[in-house]
Amino acid sequence: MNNYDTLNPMQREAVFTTEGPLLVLAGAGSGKTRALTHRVAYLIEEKDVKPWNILAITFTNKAAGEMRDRVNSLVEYGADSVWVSTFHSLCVRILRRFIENIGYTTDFSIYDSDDTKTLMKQIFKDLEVNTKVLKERGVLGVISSAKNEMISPEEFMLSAKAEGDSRLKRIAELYMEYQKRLKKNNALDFDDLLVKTVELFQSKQEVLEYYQDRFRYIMVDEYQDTNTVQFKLVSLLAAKYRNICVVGDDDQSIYRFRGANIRNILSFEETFPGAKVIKLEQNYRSTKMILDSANEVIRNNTGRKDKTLWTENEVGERPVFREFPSSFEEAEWIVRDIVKKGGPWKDYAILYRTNAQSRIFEEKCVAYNLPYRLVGGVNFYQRKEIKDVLCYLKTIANGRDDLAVQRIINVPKRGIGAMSVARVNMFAMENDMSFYEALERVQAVPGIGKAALKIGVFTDQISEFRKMLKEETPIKDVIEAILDKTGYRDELKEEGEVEAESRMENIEELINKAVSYWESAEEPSLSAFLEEVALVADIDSMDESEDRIILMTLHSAKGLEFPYVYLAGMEDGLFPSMMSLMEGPEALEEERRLCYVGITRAEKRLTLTAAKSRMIKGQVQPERTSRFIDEIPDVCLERPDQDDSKTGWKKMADAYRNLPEEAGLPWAKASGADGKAADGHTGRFQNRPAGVSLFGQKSDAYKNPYASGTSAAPKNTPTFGKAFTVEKPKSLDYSEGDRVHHMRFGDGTVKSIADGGKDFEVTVDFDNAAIGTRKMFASFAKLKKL
DNA sequence: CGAAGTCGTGTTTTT
DNA sequence: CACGACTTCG
Repeated sequence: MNNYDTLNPMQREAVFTTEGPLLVLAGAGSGKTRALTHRVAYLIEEKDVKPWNILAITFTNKAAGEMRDRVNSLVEYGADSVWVSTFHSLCVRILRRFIENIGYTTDFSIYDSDDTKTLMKQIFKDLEVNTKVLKERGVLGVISSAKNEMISPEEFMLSAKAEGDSRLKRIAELYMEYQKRLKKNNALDFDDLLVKTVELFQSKQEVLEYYQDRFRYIMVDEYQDTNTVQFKLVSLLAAKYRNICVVGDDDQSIYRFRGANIRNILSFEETFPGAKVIKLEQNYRSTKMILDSANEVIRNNTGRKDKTLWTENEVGERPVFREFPSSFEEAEWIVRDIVKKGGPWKDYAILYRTNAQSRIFEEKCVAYNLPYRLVGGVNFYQRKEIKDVLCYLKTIANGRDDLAVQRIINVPKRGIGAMSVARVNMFAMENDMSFYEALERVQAVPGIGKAALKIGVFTDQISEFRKMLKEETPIKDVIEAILDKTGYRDELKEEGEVEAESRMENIEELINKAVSYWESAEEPSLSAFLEEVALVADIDSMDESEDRIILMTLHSAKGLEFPYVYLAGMEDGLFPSMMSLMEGPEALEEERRLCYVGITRAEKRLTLTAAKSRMIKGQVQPERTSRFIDEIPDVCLERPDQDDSKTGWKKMADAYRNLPEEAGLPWAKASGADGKAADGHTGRFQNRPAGVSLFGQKSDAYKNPYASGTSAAPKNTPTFGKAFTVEKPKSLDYSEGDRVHHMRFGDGTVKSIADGGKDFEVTVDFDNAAIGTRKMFASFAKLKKL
């Protein structure tokens, strides 16, 4: 029996509210996983719900595993039968069973982003797409968004035609062709896993009913990051019993770029009338200082669910902000600081906005002999050697996956070149068969010549491997056979010393996974192994017991916590990213949520760092401190780089420590006084002496573009470096009403020109609606009259 | 057919 | 800068 008294009243209410729709708004560190696991236990032990009638959907496999473990330790028996999985693996499980209803076979392949790019590239070639106009990645992005919104190729085409947009029409054609080829290859991409499951439910009522009865109690974690298809999936499943409990925090919604729809959580109560709402606002993770910093940053966002996190934890140290001349010093200092403070190393995390930043930290860790674990970057399963082996396995499992076959047909080198592949491909298309089928009938391929022999050897090998599979040979042995019989291992050995070594190690690692899969799976099969492998995120393999510091992106860090956190690269243009600055307020708010996520990872101490210059695309760029730093109130932020004894911040901070709980934040009112900029960003420039640039040069031009309220600060434009010396142009060659061209924003019409003393302030109405109307300084903007 | 070299392009974040 | 795609040469 469990002691539910250890939960706080709100958590308890979330646990005891088992029937009907329930929204749990759970702030960072508020013990939501604890509430969720206890809820599962409560359903089983007190409500006599059968474990197999419970479905819990988490965001990552890692979270799923943890949840399963925790439920296991709470419940005496039956926890194994609870379905805990991610959206994607849930869908795969369903599709493996019922996908034949919608015209695929159960041994379908799952294409990752590399695979889909290869496929799209072929389509571009075959349909003669001008790569100057459209890019594979861009088109795939549009298709992915369409799928997330459940827009079919046909619907996409219809609306493209309705809009009369020829570019969209072209994309629609590509979308159609893309789906056609996926189907021909018996393959699904990541988005298809969700879309096809919904399609299955909508076309086969009995399948839907089966799962509705199966999943009488549904829980969805990280609900703020669900997209439209996922929402549809959940609503379909929950439609019959309506026992749906979603847990999330709108302030931690950080996946808009992949279709996450924040409205799913903001309008839950409208979608599920009668829904109960419970807020978990007590934070058990962080110190007061850290929590208040986070609260102060996030309150700059608009349209949030009203809630304020509080904690009974100690006040703690002020978060520290440090600036360095370059990213080298930044990394050097952080790593040395960690070494100086000492282990256990797993208490430390270095978080950053982009994967590109990781490298320098890796180097410094190596230099100082600090054990580290890098999460993210190139996924293990995306490495060449791993993909090679996996494509062999895919070919063996699903002969219709042309992409997989084509990848490995000449790996290792068999003397089957591009020409031969093209001939076989032509033959396959003419006769409406798969690439592999054509290989098996290679004699019939016109003009194939002596390559036929080599192809024969290849297909013989594959059928040999297939035979092994039929005889239920463990996957490990199949992989070993592939490595030996095809000469893959030999070729790797000849290739080179160090490189080949690490590749072989990776393959060994894959073999290890195959073994552990084979031993643990109930009904092991090659397809199931491949899908398991296709759906892992890098974070899933993070081993908490390793005593190493963790390097990862802010996105990967969601859901984790560390005693000591370093947030590196706090620079405008990097974090918030340039893209978000260009895009506008909504994107910026998402960046701010990401910042909130980052700050709230820290339990005891938070250190924020920035570089004053950074190498971007091979060029050193001056960097400006992130606006998010300015949003953290001075009493919460120590800046050793600045002499803060003069300003009295220390005194204020000390006073703050002794404030009674209900007194609130002493600075809360002051922040409104300097007014909010158009993007909702509170301008707190008083922290830095006016007119002094980061490089110690006096410059009004420097602060102007930010003070003007332009949401897009043109900091990283190539012209910026010279901006310090740029003088006000004597006159401009354009005037109000003229058409002008901007190197990045495109064409537009000049709305007004104001003499700003040192420079002209030009307001331009850009044709691109996404950019809209912008104010800019003439000397920066370099507008060209058209 | 394959290897080495040149050119160009690009950077958010990920299941 | 750093990677990948494409070209040229052997």
